Amino acid sequence: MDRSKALAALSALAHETRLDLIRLLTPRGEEGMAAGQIAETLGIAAPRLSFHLAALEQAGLLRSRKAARNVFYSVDVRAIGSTMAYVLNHCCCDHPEVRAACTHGVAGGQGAVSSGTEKT
Amino acid sequence: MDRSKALAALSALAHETRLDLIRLLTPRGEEGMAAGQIAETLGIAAPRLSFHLAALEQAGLLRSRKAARNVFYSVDVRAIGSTMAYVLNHCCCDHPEVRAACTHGVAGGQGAVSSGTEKT
DNA sequence: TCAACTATTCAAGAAGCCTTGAAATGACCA
DNA sequence: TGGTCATTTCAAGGCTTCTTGAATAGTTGA
Repeated sequence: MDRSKALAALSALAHETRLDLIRLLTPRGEEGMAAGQIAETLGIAAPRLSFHLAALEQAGLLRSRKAARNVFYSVDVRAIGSTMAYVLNHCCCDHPEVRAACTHGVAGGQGAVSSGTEKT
Repeated sequence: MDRSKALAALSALAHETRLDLIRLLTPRGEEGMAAGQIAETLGIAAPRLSFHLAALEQAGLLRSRKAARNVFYSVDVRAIGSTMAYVLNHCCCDHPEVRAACTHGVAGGQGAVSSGTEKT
């Protein structure tokens, strides 16, 4: 993961619809989901979906696979991890508190991270 | 960290100059660095710097503190950690491989993550 | 081949972001 | 008080991104 790739990935993630896409597709694993089904689930127009899927794919965060008439999209989980790792290592200089906040976010919840006023 | 905050933070990070700012300021810790010195170090014009500093501060990633004529900016490392945690937990559903890529990015290098062709 | 279906591409317009120079604000010192 | 320094605000312009409807391309089954 070089600088420009990380920047492209961050830019791709910095959009509500695309964050929704990642959230929707991640649990589906390698199988992914057909474009039409995604559009229906998220309630967005086909060209708009296509635009955002292309943005994520170009940033390397999504993969696509054709099957008959459908195109299945799935998340490249490694690319997302690499993007996180890039920010952690190259931008935050592996700062221990950043890493702790990142790593402990799961089990303990993020309350330990930003002093108690968390909403989800 | 709620959805809109995470989105604002990601948008703020998704810019080359602002990533440079985070990288420059993180090692300086709480003390931070004066705006003028930042501008000189990065070689960017004052209004442009002010614009990006404001963007990062509004996103909650930077803090500012006045001292005489200077304004010192420092990174809120917890906010960055929370942003990472948000993506991990709420967008990637705490996917084990994403977390592994994120967590192991340090010691082992990212080679384990994106198959060997790493450049920094 | 034709019709139906799935998905992408195109073009246009709206909206937002970024950069720049000029002007303004606020703090310090002689 | 007046001058200087540090920083922010303002306004303008250019550039990019996003959304939308219309058109296009590829696939399937009758």
